[in-house]
Amino acid sequence: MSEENNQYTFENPEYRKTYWHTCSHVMAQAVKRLWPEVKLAIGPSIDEGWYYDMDAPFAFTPEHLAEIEAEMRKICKEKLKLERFELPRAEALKLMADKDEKYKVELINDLPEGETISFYKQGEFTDLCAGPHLDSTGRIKGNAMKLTACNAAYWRGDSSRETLQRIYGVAFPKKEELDAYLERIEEAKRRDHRRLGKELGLFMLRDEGPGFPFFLPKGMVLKNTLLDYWRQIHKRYGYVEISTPIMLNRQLWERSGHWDHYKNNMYTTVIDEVDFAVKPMNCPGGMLVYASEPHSYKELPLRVGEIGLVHRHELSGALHGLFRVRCFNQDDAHVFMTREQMQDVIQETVRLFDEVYSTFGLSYTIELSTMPEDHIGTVEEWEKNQDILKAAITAMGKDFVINEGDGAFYGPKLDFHLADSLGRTWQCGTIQLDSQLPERFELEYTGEDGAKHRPVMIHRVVLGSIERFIGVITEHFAGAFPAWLSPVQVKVLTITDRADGYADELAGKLDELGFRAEEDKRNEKIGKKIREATLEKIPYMLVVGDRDVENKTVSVRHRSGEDLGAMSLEQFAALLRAEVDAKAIK
RNA sequence: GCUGCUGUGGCUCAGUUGGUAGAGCAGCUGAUUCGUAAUCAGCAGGUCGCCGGUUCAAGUCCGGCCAGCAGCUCCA
Repeated sequence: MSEENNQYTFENPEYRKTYWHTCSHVMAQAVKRLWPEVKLAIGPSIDEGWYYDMDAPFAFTPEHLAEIEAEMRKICKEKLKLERFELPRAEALKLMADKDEKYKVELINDLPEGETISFYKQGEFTDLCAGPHLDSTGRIKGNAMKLTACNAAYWRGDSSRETLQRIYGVAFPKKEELDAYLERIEEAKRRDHRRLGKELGLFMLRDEGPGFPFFLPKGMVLKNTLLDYWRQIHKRYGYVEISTPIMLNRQLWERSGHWDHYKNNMYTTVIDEVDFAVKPMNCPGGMLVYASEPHSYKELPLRVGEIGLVHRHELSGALHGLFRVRCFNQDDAHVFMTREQMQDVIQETVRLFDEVYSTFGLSYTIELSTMPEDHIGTVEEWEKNQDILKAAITAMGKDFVINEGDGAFYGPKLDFHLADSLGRTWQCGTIQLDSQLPERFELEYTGEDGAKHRPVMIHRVVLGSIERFIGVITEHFAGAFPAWLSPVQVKVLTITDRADGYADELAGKLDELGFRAEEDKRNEKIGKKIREATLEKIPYMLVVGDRDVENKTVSVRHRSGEDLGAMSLEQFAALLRAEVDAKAIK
């Protein structure tokens, strides 16, 4: 490989993967040199770097990682050639069995008959691997490489099998790129919504209710503002809103299929000797509402929204701030329609999603999840529905990737993965096509022909979970919410107590104008008040002193540090009004 | 749930080889009235996650439980 040829740069994703994959071999070699008793499992490259799963008789610590890194640098300096060779199955098995690599033996045994079995050898180290690889360990820049973490992982991702240790690493062609990467990780930590949520007084979590978040006054303003927006846009798209009970009896859940397919995640109780379950999803309640009265084809598509409070028993280890909780609000909706309307409804829904996501400056990618092993309905039905989803988004010129076997048990779905300002992705929105529940609940509408027909439906959420979405935008905006969303939009800061009366007057007027304003009349220096309001990430500070009282002005400062100078309250209010109405991000 | 780690006043953290707890910020009180990122002083605040064990003595050692963190698995 020649360095001059630019196919060998990190710009080329194939080369990047090859580079990281070779790094994983170097890491495995280093570990085997240090602790020959460690057994190797698999070590692929990933989106950012690589990992290697290993079975060691002791737990790796950060100190071990430093030792491994040092050994890896030596291996890079040794400039070992990587040589590929192939073996027939029996010899391949013998080679790995002789080295007592039981996981490799299992891998070889699972390779389909006739598959080429290849190995890569560098110095004393040989690993089962399909490749490709760099030609020499000397290609790897030792000082631009870092082992970032060691953690547990199941052998073959199966929780019933051995727990292995996974060591993660990342490497770049230049030290500066590694530093930039590490800086990005630090920035993500600074933006962690758990930390910001506490600092900004948005929400809290307590031992008394693991996974059940408490919303604090400021978080509640944020949540309600978000919901106001949601209601407004859904009204425009022709939705009506309902609310269904959070607890319903067992019979209903058996009918919907949840009792059989989702029971592990449901909280159940007994009331008057009857089993009840707290709803993990809103659909069955929505079915009852639809079925409560006769419908005409003229009503379809019927768009029924519900901000539904659902509870799901998630594994304790899966809980994570607001991203993964046991109790959350879904901005749910069920759209009932005729088969002919399916494609239009899906496209209309995607347009609604586009509008919402762009409001927050979030881009997205779409995944199409297909039939899972545990499902209801026929394969034909599934395929037909999957094709409709595909056709709808393809016609809109949107790309998607297929997520095989990841659909809901009742139907295929389109998942919307949002990318935040740091490029991390979060699954929020989803559109799930369902012809099973209408069947199970025997939903009907009267057609033009006067006969009864079965409608089909979609389940869809835009924000996903209000809680998760708040977590996502908290990190996306680093806590500095756009003015329209900020729990506090303006803070009036007095310079001396001579401005107290004027400040009250200003705060009162702002309140009358419908803005969320606070005052800081403490006997503190203006520098301190500005510092604190800035840390609270309040969009606008109105500094008022003798001069402003005299001239009937406010001295406006933005949280970014920008000084907008003195102006009348009316001028400021017009400026803020425009920013709020435009839902501007600044 | 699994593997590893962590758990000290509201917050962020110190607490050496076990000898009965400290700092900064926040809070309260007082002084200061000072125009764009921290004014000064004083006061108060903790049965060191919970339960049990070892010991003359445990925040510090051991065990169990609870919660959190990093992953795995799962998912909105």
